Amino acid sequence: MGEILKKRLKSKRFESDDLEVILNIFVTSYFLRSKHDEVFQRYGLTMPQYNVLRILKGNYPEGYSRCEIISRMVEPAPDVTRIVDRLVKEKLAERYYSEKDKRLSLTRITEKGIELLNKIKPDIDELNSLISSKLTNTEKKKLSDMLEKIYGDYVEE
Amino acid sequence: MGEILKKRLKSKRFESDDLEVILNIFVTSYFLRSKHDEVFQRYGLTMPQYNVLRILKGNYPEGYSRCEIISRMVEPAPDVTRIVDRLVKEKLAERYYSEKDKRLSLTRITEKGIELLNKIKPDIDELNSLISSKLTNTEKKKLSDMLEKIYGDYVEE
DNA sequence: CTAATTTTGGTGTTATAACACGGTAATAAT
DNA sequence: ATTATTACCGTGTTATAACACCAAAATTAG
Repeated sequence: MGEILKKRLKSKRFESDDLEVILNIFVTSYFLRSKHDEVFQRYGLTMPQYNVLRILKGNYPEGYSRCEIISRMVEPAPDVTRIVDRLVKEKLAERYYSEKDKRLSLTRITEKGIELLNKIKPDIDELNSLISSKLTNTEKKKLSDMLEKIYGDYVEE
Repeated sequence: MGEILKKRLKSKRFESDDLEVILNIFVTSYFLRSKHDEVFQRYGLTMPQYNVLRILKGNYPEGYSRCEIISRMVEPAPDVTRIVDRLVKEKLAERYYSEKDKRLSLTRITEKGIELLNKIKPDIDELNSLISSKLTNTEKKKLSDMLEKIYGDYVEE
């Protein structure tokens, strides 16, 4: 039990089952993230940049404000302004301003941004199918359920 | 199903179960990591610094070389040299040199480093017990098993 | 209606991470 | 033995992240 984690961390034992679970979550997340990073890099994107594009695509052709983007990010980054700056520079996104609330600077994805996401999609889909190759549908559901139990109490309304 | 993840990412739906699993892994990892970061910060440490100290403690009073540290890290960092630099500066670790292989620069944890880890331990233990409060022993085992299935093929001997 | 408070973006600074390179030692090949 | 190759560590540079602060606009309170 836990032999794979032990091998991965070259560790003899873990203090508790709780720690083992947490380390496994970290290791798996790092593993998947690295695989994703490889793909993004091939297309000149970073993980946060990709995430912002994906979020913006969800509200195309409208956009989102800085705060709305942050609240939708997998890893909420305080530095969204500059992440968007880089996307704008590459013409993958563009800024416009709200009439109603002049504080808001809204960002929307461009055609070029959408095209880039479409180009990346097959690679990401193939990567994600790794899950199906390892877990049954029942297991996938059970896995998601358990993970949601762990962080669920802390999700805001 | 998946309601908690949807709420967290303010998303209406996900393209596939595979994506849902992956996002849940990322979100849970980020959640747990943030909680850990809070603790580390109270003690003036960063996550990678803590990780290196934890690894070095595993071979106290001997040390490890740079490569050995990297291979044991949850998130292998190329920049271990400078992470160790900072630990040495704070006298939490110290360098010494191998006689046998003069290329090797070995690092070991100091007494002060061990004491710091012991001071942090209760806070981390309490945090980790979050897992026990959410999952049964059977679930914990099943969760670890499934995660190990996902990355297991990629662990080197 | 005015003043205080809150929310929102942006910016300056510092610290850290990522990447590539170079030097030195060990190992393998000739 | 001598050379070539590989392994290991450190460093310089660039890019990004984290943190705190500031200005402007909206909201709330009096």
